[in-house]
Amino acid sequence: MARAATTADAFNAVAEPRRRLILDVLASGERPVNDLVRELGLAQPQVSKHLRVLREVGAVEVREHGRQRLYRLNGPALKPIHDWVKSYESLWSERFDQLDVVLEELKQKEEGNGSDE
Amino acid sequence: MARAATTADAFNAVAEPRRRLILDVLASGERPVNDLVRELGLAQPQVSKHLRVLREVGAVEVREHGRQRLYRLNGPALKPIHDWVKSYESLWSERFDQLDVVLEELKQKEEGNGSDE
DNA sequence: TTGACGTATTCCTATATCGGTATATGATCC
DNA sequence: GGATCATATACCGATATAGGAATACGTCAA
Repeated sequence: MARAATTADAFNAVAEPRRRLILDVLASGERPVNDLVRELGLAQPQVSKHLRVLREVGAVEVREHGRQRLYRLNGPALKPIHDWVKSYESLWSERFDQLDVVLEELKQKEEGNGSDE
Repeated sequence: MARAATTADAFNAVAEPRRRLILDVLASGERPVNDLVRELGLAQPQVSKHLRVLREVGAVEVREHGRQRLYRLNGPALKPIHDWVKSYESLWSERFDQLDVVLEELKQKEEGNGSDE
């Protein structure tokens, strides 16, 4: 077997940095292909190909407008990624670090009140 | 060119579902390889290979203990993923939906106070 | 209808993956 | 030292990618 297809799910689609860049640009609003080509400095066929992958995992949607195709972001397709990674947030977040400190203090105090001494 | 190496970054490493499962198991604590083999029902060599990829992107760390190698999670390696996807959170979060509702109401009210009428 | 524009698709090549199987390495125990 | 356990690595085959270049397709304008 080979690596899972890039179109297998959002995780695979988004592993390619240029596809993330495309999504980042689309976050500011609907765009025709050539806008992305200009903004990202990529060749047009590659942009079209990346957009196809993103479309297949539902991360973007298209609309026809004359000879242009207007692409727009479909955020919810990224939710599974967010859901998965969110459970690890406590491992680096400062807010959680501080919570750890508080819990540690409580523990110390608890021990200080121990039966003996 | 081909697809970026799985060891290129956390995004690529984590695109493989079994590697996410491994991380999920390690989230509950340090484990020797054979524990993972049993819990995930995978062949031992594949587990070792997945662990190597995860190690190369810094998502796990190893410690030797007799003949065993104890692997543990290194959460912060996943932060870039979280950071990237977090900016899209508002596109599906109910909390933000409700914020939208509030903003919409304010807008309506604003229009109601318009110069004319 | 001809031509130009905007976009998608096809063909090519190099490369890296994943699983499976076999085997190598290293530590432990007798 | 020999056997065994725990893990890593090497080799194989099938597959899918990403970029580049050429080209096909659909729409609009003259």
